[in-house]
Amino acid sequence: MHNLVSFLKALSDETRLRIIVLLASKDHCVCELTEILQLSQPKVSKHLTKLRDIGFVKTFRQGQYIFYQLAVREPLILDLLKDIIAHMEAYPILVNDAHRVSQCSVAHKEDKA
Amino acid sequence: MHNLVSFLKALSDETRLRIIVLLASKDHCVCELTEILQLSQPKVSKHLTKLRDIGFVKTFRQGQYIFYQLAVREPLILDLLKDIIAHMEAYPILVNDAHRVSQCSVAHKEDKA
DNA sequence: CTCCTATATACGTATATGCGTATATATTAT
DNA sequence: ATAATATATACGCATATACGTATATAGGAG
Repeated sequence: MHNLVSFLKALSDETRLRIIVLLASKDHCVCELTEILQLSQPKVSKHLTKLRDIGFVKTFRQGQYIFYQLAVREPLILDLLKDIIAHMEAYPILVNDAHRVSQCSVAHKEDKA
Repeated sequence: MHNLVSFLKALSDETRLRIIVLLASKDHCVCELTEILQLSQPKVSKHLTKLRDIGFVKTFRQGQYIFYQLAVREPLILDLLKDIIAHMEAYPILVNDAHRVSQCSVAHKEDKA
């Protein structure tokens, strides 16, 4: 129950909700998220730290970048995420974020195809 | 988006989550909720006021009692509620609350069958 | 009208949250 | 080693949240 409440609290902030929706499609590093969300780097970083503290995401390093990845296992939370994605079109901010993913200027090594 | 975040915030408190799950089955008055949840009356009342302020529930009077009723319309939130109910067994507190509903001692007029 | 019950609210307080600015840390590039 | 970039964190501040206790309000019962 405590976990459930923590996860719901994590979802109940616009910045974190946007981050979580982005991470639901693919892992992102901090600077990508900062660019996509158009928010200050410390702001993004602090929300990511909060998400990691409660176990909602985990991180791995790839070169100079720290990637964040969803790490939720609670079946209920996974279902809630599915619903949010399924209803995304109803929330323009989330749709815009998704569009900005493809325009993101961050170039990682493996992107130099 | 603002509504979505408000509703998620409403769900992200244990007391309110318990209330909402109870109201998802049927309308309840404040004293029933107080007894079922085993919490102080002002505490329950304040959370209910908060839920009403954001439009998550609405109220109607029946004799001396004020009944609270779910009032959410957002399709996403309705789906989230369905999922929470569907996964209820994973959260003993919610299951216990549901059990206590049947033992609730509050007698309304129409209960005198 | 008076009493009782149901509900809401006010007040004080402790804690949490979110944010901006500045700075620290770590890794890569030169 | 130095510079540049990516990320995290510290600090201060303003606001929000949750709670307990006490009290106010409103309707029903006598």
